[in-house]
Amino acid sequence: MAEADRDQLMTIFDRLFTAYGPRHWWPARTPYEMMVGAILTQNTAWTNVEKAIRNFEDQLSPEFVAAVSLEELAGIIKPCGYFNQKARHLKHLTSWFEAYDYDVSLVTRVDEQRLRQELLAVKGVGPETADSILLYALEQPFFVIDAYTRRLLTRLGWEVPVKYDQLQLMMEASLPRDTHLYGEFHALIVEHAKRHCRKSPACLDCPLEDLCRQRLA
DNA sequence: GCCCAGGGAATCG
DNA sequence: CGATTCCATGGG
Repeated sequence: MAEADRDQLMTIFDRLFTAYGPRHWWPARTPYEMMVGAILTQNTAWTNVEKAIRNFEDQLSPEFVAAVSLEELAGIIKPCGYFNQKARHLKHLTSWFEAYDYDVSLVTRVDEQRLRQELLAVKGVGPETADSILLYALEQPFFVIDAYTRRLLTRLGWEVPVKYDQLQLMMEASLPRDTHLYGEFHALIVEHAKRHCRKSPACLDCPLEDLCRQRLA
C-alpha cells in the first residue's frame, strides 16, 4: 500500500508542477530572513508578512533584532498580527541562532534530529515552523505538514493521522528523501490551495479534479 | 460586519 | 493525553 501511496503522491506532484511550474521557495533574501518569515507567517496572510519585512528597511539582520527593543520590534512587525507574541518569539529564535554565531554553516554541522529538537524548544516554534526552517533555510530533508496538506490528502480519500509527526512520517516514508522535492512539493500544495477549492465546489480547471473523492472540506 | 490567513502557547479537564 | 482560548492585522 505504501507503493500505491508513493505513486499517487508523485502523480500529484507531477500534475501540480506541470500546472504551476517551479515555485522558487522560500521567498527570502537570506536564510535568517527566511527564519523570520516563518515566525511572522503563522496563521497570517503572506501579504501582511511582506509589509512587516518591508518595515525593517534593509535592517533585517540577527544583530539588529537582538539589539532592538521589544517594543520597537513589535511596532516594526505590526502589520503581520500577533505582534507582541511574535516579537518575543523572534528574540528567542535569534538567541538560538546566536549560539551558532549567526552562521548557517555552523548550524548544519549539528545532527538534524537534534537541530529539530533545539528549534522546537524555542518559544513560538512549533513543528511546522521548525520543519520550514529546517527545509528552506537549512536545506535538511523534512517534509512540511500544514492545513493545506491535510485538506488535500483528505480530499484524495486518505486516512490522515491527527498527529503532526505521524503524518510527516507517512509522507516521508512514501517519498524519496530529497530536500528539493520536499521543498517544491510543499510550495506547490500551497500554490494549489490558493487557487483552488478554497470555496466549494466550483473547482474550475483543477489539475487534481479527477483524483478528488471528497468535494470539499 | 464576517471570515480567514503558509500556527503555537497556555490553560484546564 | 484532548479540547478550548487567546493572540491581531489586513484583504475579500
